[in-house]
Amino acid sequence: MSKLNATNRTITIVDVAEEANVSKSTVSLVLKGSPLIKGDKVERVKQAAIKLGYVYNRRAGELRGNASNAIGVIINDLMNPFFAEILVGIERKLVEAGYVVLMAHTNEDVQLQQRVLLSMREQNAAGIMLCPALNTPRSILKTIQEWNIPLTVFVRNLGAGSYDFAGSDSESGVFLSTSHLLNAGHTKVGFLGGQKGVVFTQRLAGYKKALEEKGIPFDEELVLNANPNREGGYQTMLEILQKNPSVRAAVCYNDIVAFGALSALGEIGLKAGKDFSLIGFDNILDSAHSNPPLSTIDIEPRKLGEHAAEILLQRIKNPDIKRLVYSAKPTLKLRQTA
Amino acid sequence: MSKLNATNRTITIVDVAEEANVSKSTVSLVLKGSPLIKGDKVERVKQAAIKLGYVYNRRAGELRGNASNAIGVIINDLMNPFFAEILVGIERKLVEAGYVVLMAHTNEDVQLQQRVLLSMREQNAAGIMLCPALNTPRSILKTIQEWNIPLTVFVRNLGAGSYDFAGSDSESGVFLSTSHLLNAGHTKVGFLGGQKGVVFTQRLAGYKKALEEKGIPFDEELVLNANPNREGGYQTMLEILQKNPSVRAAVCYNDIVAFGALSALGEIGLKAGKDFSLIGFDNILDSAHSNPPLSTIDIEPRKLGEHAAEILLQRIKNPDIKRLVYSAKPTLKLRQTA
DNA sequence: ATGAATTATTGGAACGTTCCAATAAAAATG
DNA sequence: CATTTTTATTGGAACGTTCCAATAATTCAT
Repeated sequence: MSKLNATNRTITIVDVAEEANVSKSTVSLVLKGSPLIKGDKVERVKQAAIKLGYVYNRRAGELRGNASNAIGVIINDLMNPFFAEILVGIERKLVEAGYVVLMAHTNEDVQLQQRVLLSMREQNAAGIMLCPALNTPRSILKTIQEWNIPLTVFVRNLGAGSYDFAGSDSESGVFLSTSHLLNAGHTKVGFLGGQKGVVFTQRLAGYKKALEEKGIPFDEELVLNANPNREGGYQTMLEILQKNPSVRAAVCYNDIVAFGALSALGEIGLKAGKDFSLIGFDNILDSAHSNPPLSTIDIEPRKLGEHAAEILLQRIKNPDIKRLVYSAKPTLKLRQTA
Repeated sequence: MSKLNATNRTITIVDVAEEANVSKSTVSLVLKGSPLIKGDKVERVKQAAIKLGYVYNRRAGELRGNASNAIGVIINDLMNPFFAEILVGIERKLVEAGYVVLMAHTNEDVQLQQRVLLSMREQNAAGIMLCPALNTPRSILKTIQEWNIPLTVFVRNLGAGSYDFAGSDSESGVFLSTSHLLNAGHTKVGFLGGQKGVVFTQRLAGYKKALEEKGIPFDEELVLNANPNREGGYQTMLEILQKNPSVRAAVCYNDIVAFGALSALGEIGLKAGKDFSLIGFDNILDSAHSNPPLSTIDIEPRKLGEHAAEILLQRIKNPDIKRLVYSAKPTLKLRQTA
C-alpha cells in the first residue's frame, strides 16, 4: 500500500500538483528529472512531494508507458555456491542499472521453470536471464522470442542458435586441468561427477582431448557420472578407488564435487595433494579454504554473472544488435590438491 | 511486451470479449474463475483467450485492484550457503502460494538496503522479508510499518519490538555445542569467528553459560572475532593455536567459519576429530561432506526459510493477528569433528 | 511595437484491468 | 399471468501515470 494522507487516500501526482500549484503534467516531468521545466517550479514540486509523502506508483507508470524495470532471473541450483556467486554478480549489475530482480529457483524442474517464465511474462519483465534446467527443450528459445522479451541464457547453453549467451569454455578448462595431471606423470586420471548434458559433454571433450594429445587411450571406466554435488563427489571417489585402486588423480565436474571427493579421500586416509591429485572446476569462493585448498579451473563466477547481466542490458538497450556472447576464459589455479 | 496480434496491438480483455461475444466484464470474471458466470460462456471465453493468445496484464489489474503478488526478499550475504538455503526455502514457499520473489542482495550495506526497500515499496510489494544488514537501525521497523507493508524479519533480530520474526535459538544452540566439548573433557574451548552484533551476542552468551555451568572461568583470550566466513575461520584458528597452543577444541560462529578452521587445521597437520574437536553452527548442506564431515548445531536452514515465508503469508492474510515468531530449536548433530 | 518563432506549461485521453451500479433475464410467488 | 424476487450479465467509471496536442508565455527579429 502506498502512503496515505489524513483522509486515508493514496497520495498521487495530482495531490502534489495541487500543493505545488502546477499541473500534474509538470509534476510528472519534474519527477522524471526532465529539463523541460524551468525556474523555481522544480524545487516547489520536489518540496511538495516530500511534504505530502508522495510515492511513485510504478505500476501505473508502466501501464501507460509500457517499460518495466523488473528483470526475471531463473536459477536452478542455488544450493551450488557457484550459482549463488553468479546470482550475486547478476543482481549487483542489474540494480546498479536501476532494475529490480525477479528471482526464481526451479530446482531443475522443467515444468516449474515453464510456470515461472509465464509468470515473468505476466509481470511484464523487461528481460529474462535464464540458466536452463536440465532437459529444457530448445523450443523455449522460440517461445520467449515470440514473447518479445530480451533473453540471455547463461552457464548452460541450448545448442546452436542465435540467442545471447554467457558461459565459460568448459572444454578448454578441463583440457587444462587434465593436461596438468597428465604432465605430472599420471596415466590414469578419473573424471568424477556431473550428469549428462551440454556442459558435461563439453567438459568430457576437454578431458578426452588432453588424453588424446598425450596418446593415452580413453578408458570408459574412469569416468563416473553422479549428481554434481558433494554427495556425488563423495560417492564417485569411493567408487573409483574401489574399482581402480591404482588411480591417483582425478578432475572433477566442478568444485563442490571436488569437495565431496576430498571428504572421501580424507575418510580413506589419502592425503589430497600428496597421495592423490585433484582438480575442480569453477573456482568458487570456498575453494580457497577447503581442506586442503583446492586446485581448480578459475572461471570467475561472479564476473561471469556480471557479464551475463551486462549482455542483457545491452540487448534491452539495442534489440537489433547482433548476437552477444561472453565466454569466460578458464585459467588453472593451482593450490594444494594438485 | 505482451503478445501482439496481426495488427501489432496488444491483445486485451476486450479483444477476447469480442471474440467470445460477451462483455469484457464477463471475460474478467471468467478469467478469475468466478462462479458467477454460467453455461457455455465460460468455455467460450477460455477458448477465445487461448485462440487470441491473450496474456493477463498484471500491472493493469493491480492498478485497479491494488493487491500485488510480488514479495520483496532482502538478503545480505548470499555468499554464505546458509542464506542461500534459507532463500531457497523462502522462494519455494512463496511461489507455491502464488507469489513472485523480488530479490535483493545488499552485502551488509545499510544504505543500499535502504534503497532497495524504497524500490520494493514503489513496486508495491505485498510484503517484505528482511534479514537486516549489520548495523541496521531499529527505526527501519517503524518506517516499514508506516508504509503499511507486512514485514517479517529473519535470522537477525532488531531488538525488542512486536515485529514478526523467524530465527533460531542461538544461545541454546551454542550452549549445546560448548557443553558437548566440555563434557568430553576439554577445559579450554575456543570461540571462533563472527562479528559483534545481535546474533554474535546470543551465541557468545550460550558459550559463557555452558562454561559457567561447569564452573570454568571465562577466558577473553579464547574468543576471537573475525568475519563470519572461511577466511575468518582460517585466520582465527591459526591465531588461537599460536597464542594458546594447548587449545584442542573450539566452537565456531557458523559452519563456514568451521570450514575455514578445518582448512587451517589440515595445514598445521592437526586431524580434526582426533587431535582437535570442532563444532559449527547451522548445519548447512555442505557440512555433511566437508573433510572431515562437520559436527554442528542443526537449525534446519531450509525449513527456517519456509517458516519465515509462512509467517509472512499469515500476516498478509490476517494483518491484525498477534505477533508471529518461529524459533528453530537447535539440535546437536555429531559427525566426525567432535 | 508587433507579429513570428520558440519555449514552457498544461488538460485530456489512454494504458488494461476491476469493481460497482444498473440492466436484462430467469425464477418464484401470488 | 402479472408482479416480485433472485440471478446473470454488462457498461462505465476508476486506478495513477505518461504522452500528445494545444495553449500560454517568452524571446526574437524586423
